[in-house]
Amino acid sequence: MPNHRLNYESCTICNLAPFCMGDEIISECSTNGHSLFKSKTLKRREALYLLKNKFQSLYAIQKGALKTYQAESAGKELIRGFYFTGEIVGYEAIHPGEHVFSAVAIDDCVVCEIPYDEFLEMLRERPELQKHLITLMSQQLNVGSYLKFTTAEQRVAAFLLDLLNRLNPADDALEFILPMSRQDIGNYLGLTAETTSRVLSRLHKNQIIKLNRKKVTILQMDSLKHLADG
Amino acid sequence: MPNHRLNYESCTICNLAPFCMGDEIISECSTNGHSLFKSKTLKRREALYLLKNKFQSLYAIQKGALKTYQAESAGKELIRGFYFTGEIVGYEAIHPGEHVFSAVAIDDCVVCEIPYDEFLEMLRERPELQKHLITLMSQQLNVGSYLKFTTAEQRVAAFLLDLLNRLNPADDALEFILPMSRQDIGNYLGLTAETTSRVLSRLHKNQIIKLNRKKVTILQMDSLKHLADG
DNA sequence: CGCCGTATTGAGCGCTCTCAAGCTAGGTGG
DNA sequence: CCACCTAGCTTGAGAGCGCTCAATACGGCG
Repeated sequence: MPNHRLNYESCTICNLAPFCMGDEIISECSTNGHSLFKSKTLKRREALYLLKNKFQSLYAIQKGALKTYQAESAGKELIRGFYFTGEIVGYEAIHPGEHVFSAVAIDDCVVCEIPYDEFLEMLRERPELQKHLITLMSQQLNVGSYLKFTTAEQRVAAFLLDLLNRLNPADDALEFILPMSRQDIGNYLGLTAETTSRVLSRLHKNQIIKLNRKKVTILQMDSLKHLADG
Repeated sequence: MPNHRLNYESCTICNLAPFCMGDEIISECSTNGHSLFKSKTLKRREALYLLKNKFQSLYAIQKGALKTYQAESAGKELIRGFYFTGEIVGYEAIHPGEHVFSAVAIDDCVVCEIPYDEFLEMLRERPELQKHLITLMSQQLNVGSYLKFTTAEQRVAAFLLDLLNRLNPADDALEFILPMSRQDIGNYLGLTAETTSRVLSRLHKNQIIKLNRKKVTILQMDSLKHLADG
């Protein structure tokens, strides 16, 4: 059972907050110490759902990070997305009715389970929220795939810039921790782990970033943006 | 002003038909010869909307085909999607409120303009339709990018299979016309026009497809699926 | 017929992959 | 405390695929 502070802090940046936090619900949430929906904790590598599982719920991430992936032919996995605190995972399963990806924690996680039936019920009761949902889903359509870039350097540079935005949403710090492995990054960007590592090393050697294992500091923002643009 | 038959036929396969065709609206549509919304005709190469245009409407394609693209650095364009008869274009602009792609006709087209404000109004009046919309948008999230494939052959094979599905939805024919140029295919798949042409020629030489300019016939469906899987 | 846009085909280069060998940090047990 | 182990990361050398640049072929249309 998550404590009050945790819920309150994560709920304030949750993309679905307008659904939970309106009216009297916010007071309920903040007085009794748990959100409208049930929380779940996941340890690193633990699965939230698996391919072909029946779709029943969306999940809002209160803490931690997840990846979604599809199994590829040669035991490899094609990573379809990373999801961080405040973001929603599961939209893509609404249509097929079963999960088309698997989702596993890349960190210890706390997620908020939102049963889809109840969610639709809430939409019926509070139709002013449907515009918000449509907006959220439209937003999902724009999360660009980095595969559109042709060179490894472009992909990695654009990926780092995206991470900076999503991991430090309110802050203007230029430092963040890569929650995922080089292999995961490679599988997401359509590169091998070796190429990913080589590009990161080159960016470090060229003083564009500072790299210490999983800690990244952006030293030359303009150069990085320039590399991402091509 | 489009004629009765055109509207009726295209409306029956339109993904938004549940919005127009229910109740008395269907009779209105089929008696007076035009749909609930305004039709627009576009000639080949004509733009439906341009990058940064204010987002005002979704468009259902009654006839023809369009592509959406973003301008790239070196005068190249990155094609983000092709859209065919019965499909909806424009969802991705809902969130930003302005168009993030440009959309142009690759064929002579007829589209049905659906002003977004009126669309939301319809959703308010007929809330049973909102589940349908959410489903449609979820479906969009799953239209796989072919860039996830690593080799040119995989991408082209998967692209041909997708086109077969979308251009012959009800039919089991194995023949279709490529509405777009080799350059467009290449820009969509992250390849050059030369590589696209080479792969198509190789598939033809290996008797997997029959290729005559823009006409494609799939000769060995299993082999093609096998190539797409990798 | 001649023009022009599109498609095909060829030759050589460069980037990324493959395969392989160290390296580092963190954990375990003696 | 240290030796050892393991997973993840880094770095290197060679090969293959797709890109670049270029020439040629084809078709539609005035």
